[in-house]
Amino acid sequence: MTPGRRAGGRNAGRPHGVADGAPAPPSHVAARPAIEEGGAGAFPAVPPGSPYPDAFYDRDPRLVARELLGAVLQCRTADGVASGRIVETEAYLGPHDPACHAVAGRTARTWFLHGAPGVAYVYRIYGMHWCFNAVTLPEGFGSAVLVRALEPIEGVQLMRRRRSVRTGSVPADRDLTNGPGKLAEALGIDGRLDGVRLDGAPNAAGALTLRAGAPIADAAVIVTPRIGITRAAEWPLRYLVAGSAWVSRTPKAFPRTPY
DNA sequence: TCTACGATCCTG
DNA sequence: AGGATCGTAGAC
Repeated sequence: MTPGRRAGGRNAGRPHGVADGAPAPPSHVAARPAIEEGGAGAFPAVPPGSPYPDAFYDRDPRLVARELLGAVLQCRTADGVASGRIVETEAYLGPHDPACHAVAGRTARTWFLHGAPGVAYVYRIYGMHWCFNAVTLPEGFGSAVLVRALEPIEGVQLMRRRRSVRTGSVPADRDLTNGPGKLAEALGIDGRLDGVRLDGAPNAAGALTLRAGAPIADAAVIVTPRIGITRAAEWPLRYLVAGSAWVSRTPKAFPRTPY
């Protein structure tokens, strides 16, 4: 971080592209939407093993992020099949969320972030890693859920092979998928899968399927701030399965709150 | 055109 | 704690 350089500028505290005079983003959001924000009522249960219907994703990304805990993400490519149970997610709320890529408007890069719900938004970060998101809310509104960690299920050998390419040695199993760049690499997710549907419909590079798993009780969900961001850094929008050995590291200073 | 900066990972 | 590594967006 570069607090010294950021602190004094005219647009200090604002995302790029948000001009002086624009409405300030809310100083705080809750980990789940209020009733008047659409937080009331449960989504009809999806049978474990079934892909989610599009309507599941056409909701507040906080709800989708929390409910995707326990879901199983599977990727099929020419190299094989790999999958894992989701144990960590983050919600990116939309153009009013300073940490969300939607702040820059709809561009070539963020095209599918702003697209229909139930589709993958896969973007490159730091010039070298890919991150996988499930797009939420309707066409034209840029919001999504970042998947940050998985418990490996299928294709562990394939994951070890893919992940060892970078370093030359096979990482411990817990290091295969405990971070957004790691799980993308382990599953074989890259930019060729940007925009693919999450119900298993394939494109030329492969297919992604997101299926319901055993539900995770509210009491087993922990909330913290999001990792690695500098704007809206305190918003409690990271969701973890309590006690899972497969989540990424939480910084010591981060508050952990119950869902 | 030029430049700054990441929703990260790995090694020391 | 610092380097790798490059596409994107905004500034000029």
